[in-house]
Amino acid sequence: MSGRIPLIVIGGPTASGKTQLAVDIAKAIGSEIVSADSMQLYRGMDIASAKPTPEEMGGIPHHLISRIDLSVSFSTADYCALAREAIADIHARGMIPILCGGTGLYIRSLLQNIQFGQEDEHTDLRAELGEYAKKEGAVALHRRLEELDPVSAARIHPNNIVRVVRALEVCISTGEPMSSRQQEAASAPPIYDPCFFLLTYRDRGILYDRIDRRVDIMLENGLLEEAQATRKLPLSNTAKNAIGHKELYPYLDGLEPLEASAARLKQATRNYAKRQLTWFAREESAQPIFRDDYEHYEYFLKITLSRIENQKKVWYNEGQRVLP
RNA sequence: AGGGGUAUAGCUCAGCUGGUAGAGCAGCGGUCUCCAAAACCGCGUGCCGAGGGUUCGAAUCCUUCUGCCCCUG
Repeated sequence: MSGRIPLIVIGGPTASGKTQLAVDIAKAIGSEIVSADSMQLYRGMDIASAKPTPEEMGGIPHHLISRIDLSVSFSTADYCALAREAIADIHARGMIPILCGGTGLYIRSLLQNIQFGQEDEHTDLRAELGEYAKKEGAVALHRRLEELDPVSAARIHPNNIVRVVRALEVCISTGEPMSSRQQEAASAPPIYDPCFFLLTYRDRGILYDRIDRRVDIMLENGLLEEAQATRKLPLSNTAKNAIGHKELYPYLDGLEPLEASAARLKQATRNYAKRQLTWFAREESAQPIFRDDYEHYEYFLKITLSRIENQKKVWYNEGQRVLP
C-alpha cells in the first residue's frame, strides 16, 4: 500500500556487524540511522553496549542512542513512541530511514504498529505480586492470573513468574485482562513498508568467536573502568539487565580472577546471541543475509546495496501507480 | 624409584553393599505484544582410560598397563 513509509531494517544477533553495515548503507543511499537497541539508549554503558564510536558513525546521524539516564526505566511502549517520531522526521526530510538493532521485540512492535497503553510501572504492585509468588509459589500466582485473565494464563508458563506478574499487573491496574488489551493493540495497520535484513552467519562458531574477541577488545578499551563507574549507581530495571557490567563485578570485588569474570561475560553474550537468533528466525518478512557467504566485506556490501536498489524500484513503482 | 589417590558426557562431578549410567554448566531446539541484553520451556550428546579375570550379570570386585595428581626420596 502507498502511504506507508519505506524503511530499511537491519536486525540480527549481537556482534554480527550490524553497525558497520547500517553506516555503510546510510552513506550509500544518503540517510540516517535509528537504533533499535534497548541498551544503547542509555548513557553510561557505551563500551558494554557496543555503541558505535564517532569514528564508526562516520558522520552519519544516529538516533535513539544515549538518550536516557541509567536510573530511568524504559519500556517497549516508550521505545515505539520515540522511534516513530525519529523515523517520521527522517522520512519528512526526504530520506529512507534505516532502523538497526538487536532488540527484536522493539523491531517487531514497531513494524506491527502495536498500540500500547500509556501507563507507568506499578513498582509496589509488582513487588507485592513477586512477594506472593515467593511465599505461595509460582503455581498459586498463576492461579490468580487464571481467574483474572484465562487467555493470558494459558499462554504463560506458570514458572515464568516475571511474565505472570506483568500480566497480573496489567489486569489489576487497568481492570481489564491483558489479553483483550493486546488484541486491541494489534488492530492498527502497519505504517511502515520495511525492507528487512537479518544479518547473520551460517557458521555459528564464527559468530561466537567474534563475540569472544569483542569482549577482549572491550576490556582493552576500558570496560572495567566503565563497570566500576556504574557499580554504585542506582540502575533501572531495564539498565540493570545489561550484559557487560554485572558480569565483571565479582572481579572488581576481588572475588575471582579477571579471566573468570571475562569468561562469564563471553558466555552470557553468546547465550544472548542464541536467543536473538531464535527470535529473528521467526520474523518472516526478514530476509537473511549471511556474512560468511562472502570473503570480502566490500562484496557483501555491494550485494546488499543492490538488493536495496531493487527494493527502491518496488517502493518507487508503487508510488507511481498511486499517482493518477 | 617407592607409597597413596584418581580416570564416567564438551567441562565439573554423582553413581551406597554388582543389575550396561545422571546432575549442573556448555551445546542444540523452542516460547515471547507492555521489564526483552529479561524471563521461561524442551532435548543427554557416553567404547564408564585400555587389556585380562571373577560372575548369570561389572562403571562398580580382582589384576596388568597407560595417563594425571599427591606424598616420600
